[in-house]
Amino acid sequence: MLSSDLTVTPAYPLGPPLIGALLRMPADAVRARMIAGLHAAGFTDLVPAHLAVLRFPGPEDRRPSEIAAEAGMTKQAMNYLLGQMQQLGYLVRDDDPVDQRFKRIRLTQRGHAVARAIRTTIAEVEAELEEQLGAARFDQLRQLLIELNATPVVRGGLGSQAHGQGG
Amino acid sequence: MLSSDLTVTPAYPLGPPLIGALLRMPADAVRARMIAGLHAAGFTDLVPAHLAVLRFPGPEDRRPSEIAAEAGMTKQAMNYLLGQMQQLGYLVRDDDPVDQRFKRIRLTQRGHAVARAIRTTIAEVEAELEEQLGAARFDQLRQLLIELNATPVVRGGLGSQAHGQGG
DNA sequence: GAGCGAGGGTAAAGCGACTTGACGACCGTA
DNA sequence: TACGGTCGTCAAGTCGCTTTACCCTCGCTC
Repeated sequence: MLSSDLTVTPAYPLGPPLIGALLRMPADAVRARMIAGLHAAGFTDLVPAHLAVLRFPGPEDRRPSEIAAEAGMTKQAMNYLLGQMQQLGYLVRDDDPVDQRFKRIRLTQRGHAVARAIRTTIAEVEAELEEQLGAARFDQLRQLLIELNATPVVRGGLGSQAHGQGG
Repeated sequence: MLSSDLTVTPAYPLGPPLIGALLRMPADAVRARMIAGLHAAGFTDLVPAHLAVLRFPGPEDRRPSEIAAEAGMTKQAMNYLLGQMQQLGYLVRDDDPVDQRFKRIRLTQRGHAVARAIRTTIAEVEAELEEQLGAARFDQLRQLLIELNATPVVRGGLGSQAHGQGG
């Protein structure tokens, strides 16, 4: 490495790390861990975009539009991802038995295996964090994040159109 | 495959909100607020992708590759964004006075105004959160996030295959 | 029943953010 | 002065997502 004595890092007016960076960096890290975990578990045909399908409650027994809204994308984009994952054998799009307009996403065996792999990875990450921060502080952090997610800043921040309930 | 079970399956095996969702949702919300704040401040020609340039320490007096690595993208992609922002009058790419191989990003007046607008928005968000959670709990949250960002999970989580840290 | 509006799912075209690949410019070292 | 090693840049291609448009089904009204 050259850069020699040019390492002058003058005092930027920004100062301390801001809430945006503090939230973004661990979120990205966890996301990367999820992808790495999926690949390590043998699901090498999944790419980061597919996480939009697999996020929080999971797609099981839910409708494409619903998942799309919570992922913050159009139903067409979500449907594209669903088509990919169906072709890869992770899920099927069943007709809703009650209302024929709707579809219901059903995970296959392989799809459930993916969901389990994700939960395993997350549990792994949480265990590491619990070890790093200590159980008490980690629980504290999780509780504060739950409270944070309940604030209007988070609940209403994404949906200026105000229909995304952000599950 | 017409499944006859009309019973809804409310109890997902996922259970409580996991650390991934707990971090991702507020991070996305803050990101959306930053864009909205920039647009409200009159910088309507900036798109979410430009935030990669403006994130944490800011691009002032730094090198394109450096910013790219921290943003987790290739230098070509970063250079593309820098070119856009230069054309829009937010920054210039100066030659490094010491080493002619390097470039140094310099914010223009307009660029500094953008940086100020971002800081204003972040301060706004932080003030709202402080009001929602209370000053004590918000400080607690920020402190815990700082500790979280210091863990190997975040600091080295991305570098399983690559060496680019942060992102 | 038949007609109408509304909403969900799907298909096709286009855009934009980002990647891979290749190349000239420049520095440190020998 | 010739040689690796980077940095920044140009060009081409990929992929995720949006926009636009269409078809189908349901609830409502007649």
